[in-house]
Amino acid sequence: MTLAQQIDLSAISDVTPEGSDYETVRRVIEMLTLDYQSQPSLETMAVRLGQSPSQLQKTFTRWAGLSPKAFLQAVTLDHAKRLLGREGMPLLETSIELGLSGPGRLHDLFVTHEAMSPGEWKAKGAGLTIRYGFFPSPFGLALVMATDRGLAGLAFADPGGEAACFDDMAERWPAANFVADQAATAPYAARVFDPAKWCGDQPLKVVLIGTDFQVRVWESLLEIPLGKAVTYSDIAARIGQPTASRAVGAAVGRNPISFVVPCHRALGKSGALTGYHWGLTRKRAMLGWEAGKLGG
DNA sequence: CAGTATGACAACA
DNA sequence: TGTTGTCATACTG
Repeated sequence: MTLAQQIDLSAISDVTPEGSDYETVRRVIEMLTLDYQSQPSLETMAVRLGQSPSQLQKTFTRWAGLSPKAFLQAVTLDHAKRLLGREGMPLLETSIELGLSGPGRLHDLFVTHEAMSPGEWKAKGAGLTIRYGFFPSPFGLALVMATDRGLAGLAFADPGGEAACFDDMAERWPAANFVADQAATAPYAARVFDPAKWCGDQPLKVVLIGTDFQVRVWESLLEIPLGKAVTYSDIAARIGQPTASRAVGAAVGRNPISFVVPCHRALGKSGALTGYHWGLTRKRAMLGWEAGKLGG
């Protein structure tokens, strides 16, 4: 059975305005960052997209809560360095000491997490049933995967890339049993992408499936608050292996629950956005979108 | 063993 | 100042 047969793509519509906006927004961000030197005007970009400038402005603002110009401001190197916080590595330390996290309060979502036992990980997901579904999101089509213990995977597909996206995720747990199930996964999608539903009554349960080292890195990521960022070496220090920044990068890159585990808030020491599994443009989009949600 | 979403440093323009 | 290349490093599959 092919993926297209498993998934009823026709059942997916861009029901949220933000969901249908992303493709436009993505191209704007691409233009802005590709020729950041020439700084294309709103009008120039609108022409290239075949829209009117005012229409484009409206679309972008609805999506980000920020005008394109303000958005660009929010993802500059300069701003990124501010997100990184001042001296040394206080960010990860303080967020814990303030009682913001601990086992209950992690991330901006009310997240509780559990890790798979080493045995379960070694089995490559054997005996595990993973339900999945595709949903529109502010960052394009999102693939949600969940076990009965909680959210296990979140990925993004470019238009037409649904199958590749699914494969990318599925091969992480090759022995698992995958079941298409829009109904079971929909609540996760609804919750995760609506900031109004964050910090809610019920904690969002996530299941971290990975090696010991990876899980430790992902737990560190969960402690980064909204609107903040850390460097790969910060994380390395945090898990007690200050020289393992590069290995941290590799582990961050394998994060299966993107966005929820905020891997987009890991930056290079210079503040540069160094990489993102689902595309640098999307990482930029997430950081700018969050800047908009911050009240800016 | 090879690959990596790093980081530090040197050598440029 | 900003960009580019090189190299050491630690952990994964």
